[in-house]
Amino acid sequence: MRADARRNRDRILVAAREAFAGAGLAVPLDEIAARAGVGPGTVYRHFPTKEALFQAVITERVAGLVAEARRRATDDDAGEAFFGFLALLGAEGAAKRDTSDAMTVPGPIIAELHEAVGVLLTRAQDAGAVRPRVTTEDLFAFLKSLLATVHDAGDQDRGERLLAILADGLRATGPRGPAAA
Amino acid sequence: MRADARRNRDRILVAAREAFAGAGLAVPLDEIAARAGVGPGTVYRHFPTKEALFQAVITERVAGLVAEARRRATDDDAGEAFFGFLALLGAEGAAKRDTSDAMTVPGPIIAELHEAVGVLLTRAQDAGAVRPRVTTEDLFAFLKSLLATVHDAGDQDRGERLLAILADGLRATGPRGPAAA
DNA sequence: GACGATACGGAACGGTGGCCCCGTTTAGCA
DNA sequence: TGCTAAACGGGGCCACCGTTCCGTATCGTC
Repeated sequence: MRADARRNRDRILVAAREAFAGAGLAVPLDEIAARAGVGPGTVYRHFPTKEALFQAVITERVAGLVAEARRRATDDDAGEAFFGFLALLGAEGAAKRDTSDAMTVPGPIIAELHEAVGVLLTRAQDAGAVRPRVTTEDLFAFLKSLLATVHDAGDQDRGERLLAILADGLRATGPRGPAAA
Repeated sequence: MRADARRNRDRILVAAREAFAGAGLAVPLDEIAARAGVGPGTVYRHFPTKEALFQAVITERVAGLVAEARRRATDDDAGEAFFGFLALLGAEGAAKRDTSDAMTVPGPIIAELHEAVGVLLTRAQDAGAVRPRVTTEDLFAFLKSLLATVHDAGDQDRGERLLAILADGLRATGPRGPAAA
């Protein structure tokens, strides 16, 4: 690969990371190109579609989350492992707008994330720390909404409040009240 | 007003109700026109913008919700009044895609809804049924996303589970566990 | 039945955004 | 330094959508 090609590819990835983080998947490809100082044609030389570029960007980032989730899969406290990871996801989502978009796009890395989080969720449920009858898909659907809201609010306090609602809602094991088993 | 004009206006409103309910604000105006059996120009003869048409559609529907919220404002059980209304909103959102879009568009009827729900929320908080430090804006910002998710899932069970998580999360008054005051 | 005002409808406009083409530039090698 | 393949880049195509324009049809009245 020619040196200038590699340089431009790297620039495009850096620009895409920033642009997606700021505005999510909705950012126009031309803006990414402009930010990278190249033409749109050059972007398409390196990535066949906008979707492929997005995959490339989130793959490297989500890989770290997957690793962390797997690490926690053997923690003694299954509840803490799950909720700690949830907090991590929340922080990620508050900082980067594309986290929300990433939650539900199809692709290998997201499949891995779903699977790894599924393990944490199941363990937490078996330990009685999370309500039963909630699936991994439920969780990610909820997260997609939550993370988009959290980021768009731009208000850190609101983000923390919403995450607390989700966490406590997941903890609740009965329909209501402190009397549950 | 000429008879044909009135007839078309009614047809447009009916078509818009159905189209917005099915696909939300994103539905193309041309499709609404086609569904009503008129041209796009005719739609614009009756409503200055797509936004105005949307307002007309949601105003009649949200007015019912506002009335219901106000009715509940004097219920003895402030918690039940609030959560019952939340369930109502959830059902509405699951059935009609535009409920989500309506939550945050500017306009008089939505301002009324915010205010009426704000009363329910405050009363429920004062009664200790809902965690403090949650604002009406928090609630609606989040509902906008969540209702869209609930509708798009198309799965009634999932929708109920997601709403249950939200409701229980709002109920929780302490950081964790059944030991809270 | 004819006429004027009103309403109709669809073609056309302007803007946006993903994606491609191709004339031009440049890297890398001999 | 000269040459060729690779890469560049931005103008342009296409599809979509909100909105407008205007020639035509229709209503309702005289």
